[in-house]
Amino acid sequence: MESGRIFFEPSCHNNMFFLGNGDSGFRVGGRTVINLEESSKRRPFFSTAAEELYDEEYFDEQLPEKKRRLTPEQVHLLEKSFETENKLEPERKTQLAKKLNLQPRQVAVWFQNRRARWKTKQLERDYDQLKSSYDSLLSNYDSILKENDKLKNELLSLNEKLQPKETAGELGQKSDPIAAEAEAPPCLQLTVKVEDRLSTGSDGSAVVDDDGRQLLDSGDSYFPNSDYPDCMAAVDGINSEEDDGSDDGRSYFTDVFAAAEQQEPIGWCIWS
DNA sequence: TTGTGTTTTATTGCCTCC
DNA sequence: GGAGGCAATAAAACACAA
Repeated sequence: MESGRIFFEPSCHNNMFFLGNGDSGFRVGGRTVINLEESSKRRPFFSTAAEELYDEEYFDEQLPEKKRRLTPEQVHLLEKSFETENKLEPERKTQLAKKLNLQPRQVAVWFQNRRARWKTKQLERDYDQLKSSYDSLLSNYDSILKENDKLKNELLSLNEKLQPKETAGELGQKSDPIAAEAEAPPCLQLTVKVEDRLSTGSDGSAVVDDDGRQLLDSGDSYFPNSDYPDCMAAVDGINSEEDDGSDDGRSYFTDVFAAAEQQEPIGWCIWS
């Protein structure tokens, strides 16, 4: 640390100070330390015409800065920049800061917060999409189950007609859903298992992968690929876009079910 | 006007990568 | 070890109903 200068460490928001035009603040152990000489003569990050007089007054008195919002123009430009690339390399940060008359640190913070907002929205969308896919699969499964029951009953009555004196008890046993389930061919058992897995959420809750790494940058799904190998195909038309249209179309969860739904049913079959 | 909920800006501490 | 990323959080600014 340079000697002969007073440094401020803004430990709370009541003691906010301005950074210089460059990155005059620096971080020590995760904290930003700011040169007072620089901070005391800085203009506000921005000010509206209405605020101008107020700004002048309290700047002269070097009152602690208040938090203020970026102008719509600044936000617009930042959004556009975020749209092209949601990570901010140092050069672009400096350029943007100059262009917007902001501190590089502010630009960096804005991108950071913007990424966080994007991620939140993305998770919401992914959840909605998973839920609707699950609901759709579930109703599909239910209707197939009903259809299966209906066909079984049909078969039963046909058998009875063919062999009126044959032991109705034997066939009756088979119409027992639990017994039938146990005797179900592997193809149907598999479908039951699939649904079970999806509904427990123990495997599918992987919002974060095993080592807790963020997957924002890679565009990978948080869904464990090994668990759902058939469900990981990229699906066109997933709207990963945030309301403002600044998204890059990547999803935290690949649309697990959309792909599955497009495939042939997993060996649906009727047995007697 | 005021209470309350939401959004935005910024800080802090920890973690990973080089 | 420094730089930069993220999660968690604080607090100001804003929106809005009562």
